[in-house]
Amino acid sequence: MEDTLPVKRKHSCMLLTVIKDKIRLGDIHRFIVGFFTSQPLPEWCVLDQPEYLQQIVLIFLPGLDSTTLKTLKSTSPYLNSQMSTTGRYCKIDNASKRGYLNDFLILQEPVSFNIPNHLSGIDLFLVQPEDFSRNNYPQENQKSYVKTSSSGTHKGPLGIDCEMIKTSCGTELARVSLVDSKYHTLYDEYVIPQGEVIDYLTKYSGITKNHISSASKTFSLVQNDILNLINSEAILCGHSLENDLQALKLFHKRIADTALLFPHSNWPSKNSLKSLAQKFLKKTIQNGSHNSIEDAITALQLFQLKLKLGMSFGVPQCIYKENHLCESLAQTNSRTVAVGLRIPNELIKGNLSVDYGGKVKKYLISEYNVIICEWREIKKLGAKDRQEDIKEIVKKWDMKIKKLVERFTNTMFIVANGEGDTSLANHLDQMRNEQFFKWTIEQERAWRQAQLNLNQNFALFCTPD
DNA sequence: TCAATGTGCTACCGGCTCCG
DNA sequence: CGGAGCCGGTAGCACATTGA
Repeated sequence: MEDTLPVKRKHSCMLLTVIKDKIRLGDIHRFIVGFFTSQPLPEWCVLDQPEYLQQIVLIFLPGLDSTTLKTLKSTSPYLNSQMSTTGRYCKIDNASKRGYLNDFLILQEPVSFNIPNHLSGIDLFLVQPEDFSRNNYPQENQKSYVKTSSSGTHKGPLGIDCEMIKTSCGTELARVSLVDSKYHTLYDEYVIPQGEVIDYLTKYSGITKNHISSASKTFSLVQNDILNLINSEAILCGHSLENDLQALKLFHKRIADTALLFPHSNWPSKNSLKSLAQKFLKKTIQNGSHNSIEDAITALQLFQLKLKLGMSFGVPQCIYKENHLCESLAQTNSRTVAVGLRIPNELIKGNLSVDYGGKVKKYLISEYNVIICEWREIKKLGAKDRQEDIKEIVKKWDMKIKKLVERFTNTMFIVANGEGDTSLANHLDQMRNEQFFKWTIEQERAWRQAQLNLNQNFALFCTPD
């Protein structure tokens, strides 16, 4: 077993000192990426003798909060000794609802509004070609789709909206509305469905049986009309245009989508057209049911407002792009290990198995610069009779971590809980809601403590002494 | 050798928010 | 209202490991 352990320089006296009271999991992410990409280290830490640091092992212990860990001092002497070492222990502030592992792995950085050099004027506001597939817009030469051409009559910005109904063939196009830049209706037509109507979705589409029974055009005729109206150079504007263009089976390259121009702060969630109209146009729409003329005009007005006030208008200050730790490290020569391997046993042995579609390959732990594992024993416990179980688990973890830290040289171990005991807190929360009028003071105390402990997150930075 | 335990994976569920 | 997509949580399964 010893033979398989990584052979490294014996000396390892690097020490990471935390000089900030509270950090976030994202800060640890930045530290790791920064270190392996030779960028300046974040301001919250000081690393002595960084030349000795070759490998970082992260051990997440979800369910164990710092208060519980401190009360188990005799059970977990090693971790507690690390906690009392000033500069190696840090509180973690973990406010996101995405789950701690996502918080750690996926770093959200504010999106900068760097304007691409090759774009200017109105093109800045349009969906870029590389974003077509990401947002499910029909793509050029897609099978059974048609494409706008230079023979279309209208070149100016156009607002479009479609309504759908449910038929025996699935969801079918029922109404298409097109307006010009002065909000004049260019086209407004109901479509004869191919299947038998199951639901007119009147509440949402505004379509009734009368509309459909008086419809005179088939889908292909309507599609043809639209092709005759829209020049390939026209800007087509709408809200969540992918739905409309898919329904029309139409490819058009110059599109402006208000769902993207006015992004939701909680991306990838989208703002509704109704909320955008209320917020930016002080206009109430979709009161009762949808009207595609009104929706098309509203989308066009929002687009025109955006053109007038600039790219940053209507964009929340806190829009983020996501950087995955593995992707960031893959750009360097560092290799990462996915979360949740058969660790710690394989880690102790010094090798690990990676399953490539049924073919298991063995790798030496030393081949990796960053190793991430998650020990889930506490998280898996039921809600009852857990105190003794937790004690046993923490005792076992403490010994394993001590053994690992001593065994690996030139390696920094970051031990963090990630999140507190959510299963206990959720259980008590549910009980409190159900038995609110029979709830005792003791139960209330336990509930408060559980809620409090949820935020007692910690990170320990361990290297051999 | 075999039962108990540990581990990784996946399917499923519910909640949320959009669309029609 | 249902469908879709996304997310987090969880239960259960199959297999590996451990220890008597």
